[in-house]
Amino acid sequence: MRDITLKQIAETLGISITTVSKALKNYPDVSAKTKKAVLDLAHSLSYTPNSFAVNLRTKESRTIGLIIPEVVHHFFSSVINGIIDEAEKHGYLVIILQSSESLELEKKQMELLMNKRVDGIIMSLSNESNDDEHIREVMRKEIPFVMFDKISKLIPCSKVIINDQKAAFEAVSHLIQKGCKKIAHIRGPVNPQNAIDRFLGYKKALEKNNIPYDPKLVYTCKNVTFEEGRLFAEQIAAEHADVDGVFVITDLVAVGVLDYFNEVNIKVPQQVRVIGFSNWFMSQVITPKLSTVNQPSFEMGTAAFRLLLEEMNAKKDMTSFKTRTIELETQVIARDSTL
Amino acid sequence: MRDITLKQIAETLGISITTVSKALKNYPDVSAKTKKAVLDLAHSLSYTPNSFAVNLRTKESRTIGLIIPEVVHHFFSSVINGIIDEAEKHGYLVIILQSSESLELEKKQMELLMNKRVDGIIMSLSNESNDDEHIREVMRKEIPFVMFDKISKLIPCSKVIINDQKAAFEAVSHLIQKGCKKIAHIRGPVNPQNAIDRFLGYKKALEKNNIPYDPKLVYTCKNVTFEEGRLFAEQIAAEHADVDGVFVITDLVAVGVLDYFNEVNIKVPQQVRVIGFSNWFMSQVITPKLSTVNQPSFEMGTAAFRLLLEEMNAKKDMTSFKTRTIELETQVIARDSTL
DNA sequence: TTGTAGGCGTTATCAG
DNA sequence: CTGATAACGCCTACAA
Repeated sequence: MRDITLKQIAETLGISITTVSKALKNYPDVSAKTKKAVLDLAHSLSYTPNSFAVNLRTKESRTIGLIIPEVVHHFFSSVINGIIDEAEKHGYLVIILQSSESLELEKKQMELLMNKRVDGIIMSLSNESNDDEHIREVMRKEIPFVMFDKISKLIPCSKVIINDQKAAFEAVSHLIQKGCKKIAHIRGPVNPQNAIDRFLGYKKALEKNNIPYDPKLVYTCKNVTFEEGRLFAEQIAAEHADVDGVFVITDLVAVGVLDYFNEVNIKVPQQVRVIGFSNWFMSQVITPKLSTVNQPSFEMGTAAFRLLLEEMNAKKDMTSFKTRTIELETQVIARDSTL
Repeated sequence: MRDITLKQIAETLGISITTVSKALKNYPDVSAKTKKAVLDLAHSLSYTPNSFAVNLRTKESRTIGLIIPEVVHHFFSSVINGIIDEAEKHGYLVIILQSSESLELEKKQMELLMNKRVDGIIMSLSNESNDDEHIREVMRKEIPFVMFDKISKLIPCSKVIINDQKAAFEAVSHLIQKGCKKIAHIRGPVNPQNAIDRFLGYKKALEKNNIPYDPKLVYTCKNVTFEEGRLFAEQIAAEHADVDGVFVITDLVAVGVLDYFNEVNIKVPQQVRVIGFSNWFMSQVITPKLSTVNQPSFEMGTAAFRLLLEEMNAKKDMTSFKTRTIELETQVIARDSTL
């Protein structure tokens, strides 16, 4: 059975394609009678417009692209959830691509999406990204574009972020309030803005509380993994046994830290307090329950899509559009690891 | 700057659109000279074919749809990862939709994908799905279609599964080997085939070991959540204090069980052993580390895409295609919760 | 109120 | 080897 087309409907009804098209799109200049006939037939044949043809005519696909570092990741999958949900509400579908934290792949994925002619792109930079050229290309082509989480400050596009510096400041202040005097930081890779900002927040909190900043207490993740957490925990225990607080770039790594401390029987929070970042589900079920900073991931997704939608609509209507940055709130969540 | 088209290239070169098209597609019947000229110009203008037009002509979009119950889910996000990766290798993009375990949404999502005219669809049924009509519709339209994990035995399509009954049998046998005599089962909802099969595997293992089956020891999840795990653990402790083993439908719920047992100081594995299913990352970092059944999620994704690709290719070439079912291996992973 | 005609950009057929 | 022509299915001025 071939697909139903306007032409077939027109022929069986003995009218023109134009009229059928108009009737289906509820144009005012179709008689009630023919309109009904068309709608009835279309319905009984379960006609659906050929989206390929519609795309070609209207030059839009009602599809957006999303590029993220990893899908198997509590934070990112929650953002995906938000984006897909919001997109669907507005009649958009979402194509997802992973950069796997590689700049090269990220560029390739952008190209795939542009060739696919998606109506817009949402992305979070890979950790490797220190080069803007591929993104500037998107801007040049005037493809609606929104960044979230790991952004580039230099790109003039809409963004959805949290105040990483402030959030980190609050996390470290929390440790200090609980009595920590010597606080290590396991930070993220060198490139991402949010790793930099969290590091700065850490420094500021120390400063504010007259705790000397010691660069030796800062450990830099390369891959941001559970294993790195274990490794750095081991180093901290070996090199700085008197560290009594650790602020970790993200929960996954913090869980690695806890895992190592548990293994060698270093008591958390008695000997050392640990706080993570992002509030992964896992954090509330491990022992001890991990304190962390809550980051509204689902809302980041919905906000990112809404910003993109504004821009896509502005483009369609040829109205002007000013980029915006939405900053979402975070909260320190105190649990057993910082009691 | 408007998009480059074949027409523009043809005009600037003073040749016909046809020739340009052929040159770009490496047809044999174009002179080396013109071919070079075309390729050079196309490249310098960074021409990319308009995929909308290509779609319309070729009637394929090189896009597939994926419907899963939830994105924020360790197992499903790993499958997504496998599918996206494999699809990309073969030049396909993936649109992801969530059914949120609702039959109604699942139907809607199928329709969205069919209207979008994706080249194929991969899906895992929602827990609510007890009705096949929307899926038969896909089959009727001869849209390449593959199911994985939560499948319907009645639908004649390609499938990627594990042997849930056997895997559950092995998990429960493991508990028995470790000395459990009275084993409870927290099972999945009533509809999904895999919940049924795991339950059957549980029963068989009891039978084989001459342990009487007691339906009172079977608890049925509705939403398959952490909270349900806690709740059923509480019920088990209250109603059947002598239960010494629990086989749980999936790790997330099993973690809830452990959380409750930890809270009320019921010792795992000394008083009661617990084994989960699916090998979520979380399972290896909680206390005690959770024994479970490993399920090759990434491979399920790649296998599912490959099956779909076979079917899509067969459809294109009009060659016959016979559906296949791929069964992947599972392994019991013994950890501290069943020591 | 209805229909004609042209075009979106590409591909395929067939004639020169 | 090259090109004219006709689709693919839909939309939309513009006529009638």
